[in-house]
Amino acid sequence: VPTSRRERPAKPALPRDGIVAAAVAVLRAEGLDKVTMRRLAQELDTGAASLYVYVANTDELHAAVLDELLGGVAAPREGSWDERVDTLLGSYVGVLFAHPGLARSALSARPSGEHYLALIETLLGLLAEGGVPAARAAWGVDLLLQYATATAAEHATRARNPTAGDDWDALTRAIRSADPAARPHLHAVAGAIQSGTPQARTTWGIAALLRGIAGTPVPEERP
Amino acid sequence: VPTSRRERPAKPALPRDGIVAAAVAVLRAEGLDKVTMRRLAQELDTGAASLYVYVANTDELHAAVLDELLGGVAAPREGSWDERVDTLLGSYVGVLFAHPGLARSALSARPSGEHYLALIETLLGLLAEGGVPAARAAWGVDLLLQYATATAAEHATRARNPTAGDDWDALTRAIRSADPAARPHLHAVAGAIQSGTPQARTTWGIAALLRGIAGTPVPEERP
DNA sequence: ACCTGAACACCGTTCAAGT
DNA sequence: ACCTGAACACCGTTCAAGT
Repeated sequence: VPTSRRERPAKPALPRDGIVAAAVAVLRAEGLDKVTMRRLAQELDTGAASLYVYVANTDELHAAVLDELLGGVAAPREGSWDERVDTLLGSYVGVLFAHPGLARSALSARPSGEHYLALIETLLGLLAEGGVPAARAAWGVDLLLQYATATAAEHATRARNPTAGDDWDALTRAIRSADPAARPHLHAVAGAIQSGTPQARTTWGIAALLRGIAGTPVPEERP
Repeated sequence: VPTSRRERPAKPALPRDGIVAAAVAVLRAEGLDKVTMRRLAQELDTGAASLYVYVANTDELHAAVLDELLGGVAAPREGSWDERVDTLLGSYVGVLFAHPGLARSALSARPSGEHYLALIETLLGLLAEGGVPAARAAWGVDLLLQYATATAAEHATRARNPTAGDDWDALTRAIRSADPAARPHLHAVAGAIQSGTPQARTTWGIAALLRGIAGTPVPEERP
């Protein structure tokens, strides 16, 4: 009796796509914590071992999920080229913020799907529009995406775990109470070092990155 | 009979310090994978629950371990200020490279111990020496350390897990086989986008970061 | 070639009960 | 105030055996 197994809506033809689709569904419904090999196997009426034919490990699975979510990130149409970079990366970070923990995986296993490629393409286009030499832009996109991903990874953990804010506070306390004689520079900027909203800091960070990328020759350029 | 328990060399007086010391020892002997609450409890002849009085969670424990390892990072004495920044961050990344996985934790829970403060102080001093305005330097150290940490997190995972290189290859393959009509910019820089040694890229990244930090006014500076 | 159950070797964190 | 055993609720990954 082949139809005796539990019925599910639309069992997909391609296992890899089916696994990723199930993973996205579980992510949306219950969060990244539940996007595990075992849980997904359960969802697909199989054993966890079966998934390893299509997915190398958990990080790779998460990368595929992220790529899927990136489908919701559209290229901005308004503003100057650098404003659009800021908006685009803001959207990217937004996706990561909405699903805490995914950013952490993304640092280890980068997505390599269509949506991630589209993001890189858009970024390269904006940098070209801004007159950034292609060789610098090529290395620059890496820097920009790494920055956006790392920012999300930091912020996401703090947002999810209520006690993780303590680490932040611990650093703040440590900086504030630093010995002015032993750490003069730290003491001098104690107020400034953690000032500003996350948004303001991220916008500044992207601006600094763009300036640096545009103005720093890559080794190949030098004679 | 109070001495009936298994003997260990030098049981430390302060539990928190004792936990961190044991964690460093286990890290050195067996790697970060074994630096778990349960394993540490075993090492200290107690139950895992007891550790939670002194350490909030596993990430915080890892952050404390990293701070300890940072004691081996000395301020460079030779070269120009920006060369010394490169050397200093290189040492920091080196510590993280030697213990894969620690960088990942560090992104979520930043260290806040003496050695991390010393690193920030040295960095601030170098930026001041380079004529970077204090307000930009204050935000800049964050950018520099985040970059160094994220770089280590990426590279470390690839180095540890033999199949993680596949993700890299997967992205490389995807970029190389990108449709030239749909992704013209990507196609144009396909060769350049992943060229260069990690060292060359990191040095370029730091140079770009420094240029951006030095040249980008923070919001407070604007009237 | 693919799929599976079962096993291996573990986790983090909480909590009631003790001292 | 601190410490503990035990419990809760899980993990990732491998592998021999099947189909």
